Amino acid sequence: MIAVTAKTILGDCREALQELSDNSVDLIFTSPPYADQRSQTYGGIKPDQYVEWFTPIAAELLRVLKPDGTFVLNIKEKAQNGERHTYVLELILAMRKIGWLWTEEMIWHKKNCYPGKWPNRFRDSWERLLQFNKSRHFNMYQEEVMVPMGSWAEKRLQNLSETDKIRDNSKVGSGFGKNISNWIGKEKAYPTNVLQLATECSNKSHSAAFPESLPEWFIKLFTKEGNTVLDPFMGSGTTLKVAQRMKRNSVGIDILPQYYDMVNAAIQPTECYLFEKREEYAADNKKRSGTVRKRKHSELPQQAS
Amino acid sequence: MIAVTAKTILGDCREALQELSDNSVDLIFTSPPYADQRSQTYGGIKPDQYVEWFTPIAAELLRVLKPDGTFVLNIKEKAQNGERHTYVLELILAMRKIGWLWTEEMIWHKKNCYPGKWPNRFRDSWERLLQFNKSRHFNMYQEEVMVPMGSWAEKRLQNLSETDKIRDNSKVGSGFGKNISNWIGKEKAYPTNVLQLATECSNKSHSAAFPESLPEWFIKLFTKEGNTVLDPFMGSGTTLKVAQRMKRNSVGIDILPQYYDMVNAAIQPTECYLFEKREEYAADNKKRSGTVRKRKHSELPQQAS
DNA sequence: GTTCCGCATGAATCGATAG
DNA sequence: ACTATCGATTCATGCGGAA
Repeated sequence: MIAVTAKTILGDCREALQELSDNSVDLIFTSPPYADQRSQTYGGIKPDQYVEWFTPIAAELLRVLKPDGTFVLNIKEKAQNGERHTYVLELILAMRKIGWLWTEEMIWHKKNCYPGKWPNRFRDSWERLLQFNKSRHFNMYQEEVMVPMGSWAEKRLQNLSETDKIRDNSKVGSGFGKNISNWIGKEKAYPTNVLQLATECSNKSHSAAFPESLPEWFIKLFTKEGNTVLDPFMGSGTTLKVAQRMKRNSVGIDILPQYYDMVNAAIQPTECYLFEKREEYAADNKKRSGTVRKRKHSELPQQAS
Repeated sequence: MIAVTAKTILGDCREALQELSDNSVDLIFTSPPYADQRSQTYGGIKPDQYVEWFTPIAAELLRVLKPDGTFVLNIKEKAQNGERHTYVLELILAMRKIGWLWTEEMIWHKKNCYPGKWPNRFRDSWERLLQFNKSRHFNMYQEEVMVPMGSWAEKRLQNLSETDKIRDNSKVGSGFGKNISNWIGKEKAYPTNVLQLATECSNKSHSAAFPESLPEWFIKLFTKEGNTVLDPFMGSGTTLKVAQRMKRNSVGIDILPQYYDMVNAAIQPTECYLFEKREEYAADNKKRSGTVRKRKHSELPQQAS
């Protein structure tokens, strides 16, 4: 039995982060408000001011992260005046100047991206997952995210959406083909730096910025049970919810009271022994006091070994 | 009848590009030697000197491109000393300073990427496809690259067995793919900015940097028959080969004599009238045998339309 | 209890219109 | 000229109700 805590802080993360100790966090996973987006809820940062706004926050995050911890930043620049804006590129350069190491850039390929048609560009179906580190020797538990591949072709086809199958069939040399034979016999393979996940909108009260499987993947990869995960822009609290389910301590910060209240209601922000889903947790509340209950099969996404 | 020409130039593209007229090229598609790769060519550019080396080339490319043309740059920064190097980010900023518009960044997702394992990162399965333009109004023929729509084709496929799908996938352009092509035109969707192509290893004699389907996609998207395609780092000539097959004029430059000779031998770098399918071409060969002229080295392909 | 069909809904972007 | 707002465009997914 591992006791995990979930802590929520209401406030601007530029100040709220000062509450956290140096070298106290194992993983920072966050998706800050994109420039000019969510102007109703957040300030709606101007693209030209984005680097200036985020850099001091990045400095605080550098302070609170453990030397062997990792910072994963989910972000995408917007198209403006016919061009992609450069603030994300400039942010990477600015963060290196204050001491961050830009270890890797992974791609989140969103299978169901926003529709639309324009004369000069196609739909944007990917976002950046920028990995920053404090030192070159950080914790990475690669085995935790290995993907199964016994009888690889069938598994691969199963995991693909119907759309993917259609499109792959219409292309030449699209990844199926003769190389399949190279994989048969292996049980598991390490993933690559491209993640293919759909955006899910399971949460009706709030449009989830990212699916639970996204923070889950990074929590598995960069932390162990009992470690601490931080999301300085927690929003609806997806990162915290997943961290708690995976028995990691979590800290979430948001400037908006409605998100703060929503997350508090959802995750029971005190020390707890939480393995149930929310509904079961509520229904089972009185019984929970001392006992660790069995977890239902559906609660944890199967790694399918 | 459309006459297309293929021109090859042996030399350093910094000088060779001066042979080309202003505003004479419709599409530039190239994959330059990555930093520290191909060390025998261009002296093996050091990452720290990459921007300085490439910027004058980018300036020449800006000059030769038509105002409504497009420049697609396939590039990926290497990992060095535990970090992703920043020269690609800096190159984008530098190119904007000399007048290029950074219209879009597309992702080439290489489904069967190079194997390997490292303690601090996963296999790199994507590369950048940076789209630059000279003006905000450029030619883009989106209908040429439409893909089958998911929900519609799903119904057609669901009755096929998994083995059918797998087996047919391993064949190129046969049977099943033919059926799919019949569906195209009934229900199609525009693609997104993520391209999923496998690296193909069809030709064993040389390793191409990219599969033919990559330049093919961009040639379809940004040019029409009779237009001119330029690859200033042609290497084994994949871009030129595809351009010629698609009835576009092409210009290729390489600094290595062995590549220059190889491409010359492969693509028949003279003016030719290549518009029929191969079978028709062969059957019709004697009729045209005298019409293939030799072209002067400095002659630029004539523009049709 | 399945399967199928219809429908709402997105971290969007452009071009036109209005101040 | 420069900025704010609005309508039009578009498609993968998951849900609910119906057969």
